[in-house]
Amino acid sequence: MFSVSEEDHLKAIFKIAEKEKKAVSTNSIAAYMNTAPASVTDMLKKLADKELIQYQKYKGVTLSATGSKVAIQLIRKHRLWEVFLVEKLKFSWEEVHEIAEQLEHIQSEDLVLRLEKYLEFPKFDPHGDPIPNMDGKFTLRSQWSVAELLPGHTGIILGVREHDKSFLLYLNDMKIKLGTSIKVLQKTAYDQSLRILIDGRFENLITKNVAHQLLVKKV
Amino acid sequence: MFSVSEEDHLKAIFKIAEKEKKAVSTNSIAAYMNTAPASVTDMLKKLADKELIQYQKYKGVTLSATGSKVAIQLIRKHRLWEVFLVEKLKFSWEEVHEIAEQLEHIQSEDLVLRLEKYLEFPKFDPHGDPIPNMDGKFTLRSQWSVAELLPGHTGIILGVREHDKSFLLYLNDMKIKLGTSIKVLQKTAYDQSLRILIDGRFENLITKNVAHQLLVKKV
DNA sequence: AAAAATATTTAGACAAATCTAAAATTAATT
DNA sequence: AATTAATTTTAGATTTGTCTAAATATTTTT
Ligand SMILES: [Mn+2]
Ligand SMILES: [Mn+2]
Ligand SMILES: [Mn+2]
Ligand SMILES: [Mn+2]
Repeated sequence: MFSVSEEDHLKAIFKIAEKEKKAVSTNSIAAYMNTAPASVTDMLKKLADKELIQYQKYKGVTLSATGSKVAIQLIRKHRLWEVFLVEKLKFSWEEVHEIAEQLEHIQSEDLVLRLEKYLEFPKFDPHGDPIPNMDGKFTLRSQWSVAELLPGHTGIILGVREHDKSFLLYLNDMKIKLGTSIKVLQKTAYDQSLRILIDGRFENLITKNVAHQLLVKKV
Repeated sequence: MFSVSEEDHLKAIFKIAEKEKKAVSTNSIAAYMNTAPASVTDMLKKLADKELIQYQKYKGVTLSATGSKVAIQLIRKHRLWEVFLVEKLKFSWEEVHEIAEQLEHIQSEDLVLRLEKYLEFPKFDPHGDPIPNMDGKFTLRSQWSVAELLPGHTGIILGVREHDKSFLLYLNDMKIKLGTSIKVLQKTAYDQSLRILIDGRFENLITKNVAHQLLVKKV
């Protein structure tokens, strides 16, 4: 139906639009995709012709209903494959993104449905990101970042905002993974770094930024 | 490393060479791949430049050691994914080829190894074709076609030569699958069609050609 | 061994996806 | 409101993989 590049562009637009409510700029897409802005412009014209986006020269783009659907289905496939790689093939959470980046483009409706069933309809991926259902609906849940927890309070890790491999490896070193409990012992007034207790066993110091990337449910 | 098209051409050459011992012709590749002979010639030049094949104009091609390795690894991945699709996702054997045709191109050495382990090192795919191991070695076993069985003798289905979807659906209708027992009741002298007994329960008439496609071990 | 048929390659074209450099537009700063 | 800076688009190329039509080589038939 759509090429790998078309799908990847739609996904990029969707993900950028998720964070900033306004129309998505050419440069932001180029930065996200690691390509030249001129290449993005070419692709935007094509996507606009196919009515997957609304596009006005110099004004940025927004996804059409169809474009949004394609992007969400791609994200759905990506996250289901990540669950497969971690749950079944025992990959670690920092290893799966690149492989899922390829697997998400495999074309077969039936495959996605059977995979989802086989995985017992997971609602979140190995990074804690919600997996849209067949109709594109995401499961919502209330979550806070560790930066928002008050000293003395505890949270259980639900997910991470940052997906960078080096960040995930850093968390591995600290024995932080999904389900880990994090108790905030102390916040430094100066730079908001935090002393935390990990699973009631290991104490560690993390920066404000790291705390911001860690998503928890309060307990 | 290599493009999807390069990989598919190498696989085509390997499969054609398997049947006929001589150098593989441009036209046979074009027929196998459903492309124009001129397109094949272009690709052959590229594969020869990369030293994946030996190629002399008008004389056909043979795979180099490297080319052969790439082809075999592709076949390995294809067949492992087919096992996954049938064993884990419960696809039927006639549904998996097209999907595996895509999955075989996913790039990750680790993925193949983990998949193979997860599937518990299968030696044959859902059509009874051998799965090469990491080093490219195929498991051999003695097998006969049903056409070679004498009346009164019985075989257990090990695989099929023909992979066409309509052929596999025809076998489904006759309740023939891997492991099914086939007893030859009678051979017609005129056209060598056979009356067979399937799993000791169903009698059916099959043509000489169909019998030739069915591979069994003698019991 | 010619002639005819078949197979293969070359020539020239095209679509997709990318790039760099230059031009045009929009946004920010003085 | 000018000027400057930043963003975006256009123009023109390049690579990859494909095609058709014509030319060439090989094989088969007479
Ligand atoms: Mn992708
Ligand atoms: Mn993820
Ligand atoms: Mn393929
Ligand atoms: Mn198979």
